[in-house]
Amino acid sequence: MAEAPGGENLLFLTDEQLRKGIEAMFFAYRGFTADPDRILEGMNYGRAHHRAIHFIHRSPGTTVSNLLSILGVTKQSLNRVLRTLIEDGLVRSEKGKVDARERHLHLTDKGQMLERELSDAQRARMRAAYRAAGPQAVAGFRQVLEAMMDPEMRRQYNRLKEGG
Amino acid sequence: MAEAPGGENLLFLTDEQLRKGIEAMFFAYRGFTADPDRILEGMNYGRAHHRAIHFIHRSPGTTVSNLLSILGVTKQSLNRVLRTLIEDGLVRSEKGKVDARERHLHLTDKGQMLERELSDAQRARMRAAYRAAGPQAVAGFRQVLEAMMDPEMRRQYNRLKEGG
DNA sequence: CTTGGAAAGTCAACAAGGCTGACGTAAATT
DNA sequence: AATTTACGTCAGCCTTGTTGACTTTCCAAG
Repeated sequence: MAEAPGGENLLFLTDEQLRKGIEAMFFAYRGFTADPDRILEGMNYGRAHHRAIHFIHRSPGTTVSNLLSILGVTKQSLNRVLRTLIEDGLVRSEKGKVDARERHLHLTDKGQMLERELSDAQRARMRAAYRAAGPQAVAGFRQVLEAMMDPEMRRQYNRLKEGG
Repeated sequence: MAEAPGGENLLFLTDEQLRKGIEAMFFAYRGFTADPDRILEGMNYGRAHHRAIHFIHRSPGTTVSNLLSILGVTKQSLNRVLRTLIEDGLVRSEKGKVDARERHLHLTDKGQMLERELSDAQRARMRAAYRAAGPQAVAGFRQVLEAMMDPEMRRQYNRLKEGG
């Protein structure tokens, strides 16, 4: 067993271990999105709609520009998704009272129902994985994921974590 | 503190905890793909090319149908990617000697170079995250990801893990 | 030896969801 | 009054996924 200069065992940092982690991310992300994808296919929505719905549910009354910075897409791309959600009566958009340029976004009852269906499915998988791995593994899982984020994304993530 | 019937503390399974995990996956996956994406943008390739290159590197001589089952896309979709990689001299495709219907895929030297560049970038981020979180967290990370995969994908993942 | 079917490849058409660029409008700020 | 900000929209492009139909090659079973 190779020991690092400081006496710390760094076997978990070999290229082989890192590659396994990379492939685990790839395969796991597929599972992560599989259930919502299945629900959305057939209705006219996709993963982009799911993301918008998720974060509007998460931060009711959020503005378009706020959503833009969380999702990291262009306004044209988000707008296409948002427009269909508003037209279909899943999302309500209302002018800001303090700043009337802003649009504040909320889920309608219908939107809440779809959100519930999607997040129930996604949480069920997550719950099964968490239960199988145990609390200590879950803590490690979250630590590694957080360390993997871009600083700007970590900021967004932590704002959501606290704010909610 | 709520205790489960069995006396086990299940606080880590609350909806709130699960939601945090879901968002962590979302933001972390962005970081996970960010560096290779940056390298590929401007050359005529995308994430799909990266995936093909990764798994060909991983299992040299693999067949097209094998790659199909790992990547989980249609042959038409994979073929488009593979064709450009072959045309550009990054991948070599050769008829099978035992079964001449099969095409065995290898990276050329040029392909190896790009693979190296991409995986160096991706490993660097993974290494930083692993180092920041520590070996115990990494073990938990892998456990949860593995539990999150679809059974079929877990099979693929484990085949790669052992076979390599 | 013939034939059925698997493996691989190709063409065409389409959709989702990214992107850029340009433009318009209303409201806030300077 | 001029500029900036927030948002919406039109047009067009790219990547990467999809289905369907079709061909070629070739193994293997009858």
